Amino acid sequence: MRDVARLAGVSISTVSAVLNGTAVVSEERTERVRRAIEALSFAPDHIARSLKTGRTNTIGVVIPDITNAFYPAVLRGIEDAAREARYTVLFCNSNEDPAEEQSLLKVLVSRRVDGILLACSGDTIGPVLSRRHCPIVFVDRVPIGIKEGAVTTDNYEAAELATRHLLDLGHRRIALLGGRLQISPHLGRLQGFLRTMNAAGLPVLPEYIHECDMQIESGYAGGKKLLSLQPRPTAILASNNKLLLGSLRSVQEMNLKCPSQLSLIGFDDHAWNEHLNPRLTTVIQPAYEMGTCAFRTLFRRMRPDLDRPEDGNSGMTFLKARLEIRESTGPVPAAL
Amino acid sequence: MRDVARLAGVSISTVSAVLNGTAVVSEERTERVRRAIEALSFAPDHIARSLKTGRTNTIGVVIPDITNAFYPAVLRGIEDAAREARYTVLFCNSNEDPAEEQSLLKVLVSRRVDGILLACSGDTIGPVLSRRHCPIVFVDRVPIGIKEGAVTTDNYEAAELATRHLLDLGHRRIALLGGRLQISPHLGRLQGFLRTMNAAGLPVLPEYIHECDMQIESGYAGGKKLLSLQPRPTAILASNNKLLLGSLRSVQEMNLKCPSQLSLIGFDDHAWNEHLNPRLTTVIQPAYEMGTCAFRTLFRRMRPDLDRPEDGNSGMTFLKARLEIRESTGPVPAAL
DNA sequence: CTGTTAGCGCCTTCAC
DNA sequence: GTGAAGGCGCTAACAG
Repeated sequence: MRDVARLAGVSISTVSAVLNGTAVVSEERTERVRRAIEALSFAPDHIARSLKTGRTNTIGVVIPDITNAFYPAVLRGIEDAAREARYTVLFCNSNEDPAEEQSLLKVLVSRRVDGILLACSGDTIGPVLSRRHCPIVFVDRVPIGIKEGAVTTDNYEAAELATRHLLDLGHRRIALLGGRLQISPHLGRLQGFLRTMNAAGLPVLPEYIHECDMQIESGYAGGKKLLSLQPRPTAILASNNKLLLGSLRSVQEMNLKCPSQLSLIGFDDHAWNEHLNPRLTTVIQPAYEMGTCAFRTLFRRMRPDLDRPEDGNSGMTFLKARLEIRESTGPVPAAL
Repeated sequence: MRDVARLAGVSISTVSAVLNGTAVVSEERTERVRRAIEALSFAPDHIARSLKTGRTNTIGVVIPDITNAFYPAVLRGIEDAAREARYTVLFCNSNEDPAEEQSLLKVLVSRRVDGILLACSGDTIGPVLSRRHCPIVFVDRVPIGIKEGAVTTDNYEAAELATRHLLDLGHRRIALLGGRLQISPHLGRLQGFLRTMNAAGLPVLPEYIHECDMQIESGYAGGKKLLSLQPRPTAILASNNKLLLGSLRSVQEMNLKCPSQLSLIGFDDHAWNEHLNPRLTTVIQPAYEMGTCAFRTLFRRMRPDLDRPEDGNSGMTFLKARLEIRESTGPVPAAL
């Protein structure tokens, strides 16, 4: 910067002024400075600027499982919204490990991110954030007790959608392959499922609820367990992407025809769903919008000065899911 | 930090010393400092430290398409290796847009990342990096002319593997659904394909080579085009994940049975391949290892002082792909 | 072994 | 309009 100033024959602060448009500089000097910047291919040092201003124009994002295609879709949304607001995103994967998540959060705070977007890996207690005030918005997974600064799908309603679809097809013995129930979306889906069943006057056998972690292997094992129950459920509702795939594997392994012998429905969409055999019926969350909405919510908290009411609220947002009916759900088998 | 020093009754530099283990501090004062840090829940300011040291302990990663499951797998590898070396990863998605990629690169340099891992979105020319020296290692996609600082699959050999598999099944009319051929993996795959065909004394009709961008829709359109050629190819080799899926869609839409009427093979693996109908035969790249290897290669360039020869080289690494034979490839139809 | 000091590169009052 | 000076929080010489 000193070099730029020297080359342009102006003072350092003049350079700063044209860089930030913070003061009026004469046309001619502005041009000289621009040329000098060009010639030296100078780029302002973000680090130094941050040290001075206290803002880094960076947000941190912590998600629990990047290999679950839902999260990359959310990330795309976050990224696009952040870029538009000229923010950089520091992205981390906690691998469903609360300890790792804590340490990641510490790192982010230590890097002075201006805000954090978090999909909790752990329990619903919520992370212990450093004393230093750092705005945080929860995405997808929301600790209990959080009343604002969160965006997630209305999972209760989403499960209702799925359950009602099965009910309409005549199913009565519906099993839930749930994720870890301390995690809000999975809890919400369980509740939506149970209430819908109850509202229809149907009991749910406790053994029809299987809780497990959210990996394909667990879905496979859980599916096998549910399918060997007597009487066997006629439909399985899988609480996410990976569980759905795992349970599909168990269905195939047990030589059950889907949907003629068993209906399968799950959450989250995926390009490949269209091409599986059978094509899978799912409840689709608006993942990309979740990302953009989360960033905007965080932005409002980071920059209350720029608050524009039309950009939405900074409180709690519940996004609507929609049902995509494909081939894996069908009428309940006549023999049952 | 000043507060910590005051509370512990020592000087600022003593605090710095215990923080960084940069000098020997007496047991007792160390303990006092620790307690003060604890009490104030103090965390050192990474920004300020970086300004001073010139190192940020951060690397930037730019990938072209996060919704292609191959890249999240690579990212997992990068992340794990980076974490082990106490580096943070600044991650960006260029969306296959060279201009975006350039701007991302600038941002990263401006943030003083210590190094960059890049899978080029654009042509093979390679990005223009800022004057400021910043080590860069190419991952997966390598500009032509790069002779060191890159890790990628041996795509030539990988294509050979796939082509030979089809040849062994009796196929002669094999079409290639290639990605953009300015992009190194796709070019390498084309070359491996052509050479293998030629070595077997088989001609490849120019219209059997279809070049397109790497999205599902393009694979679908390209597949339809290839399948309406006369004579129709008996096998299609798709140059990645998404193209494979798109071409599968076209096969299904044209009511062709796979593999009895047409064999399909592609690159990159995916948990869902196992469950598609048919289960897809693919050439699998070691994505996770590509990530870890890329980080280590970069590390050697960022910290030549810590160079440990046993950690591999800092030059060019070619990883081996392997063939996973599933159901989408079979003997060439008898009638043809 | 410990404390003092001088910047890292930039932004921001202030005089001019 | 423009330039000079101070300091953001930390580290690395150096002097005690």
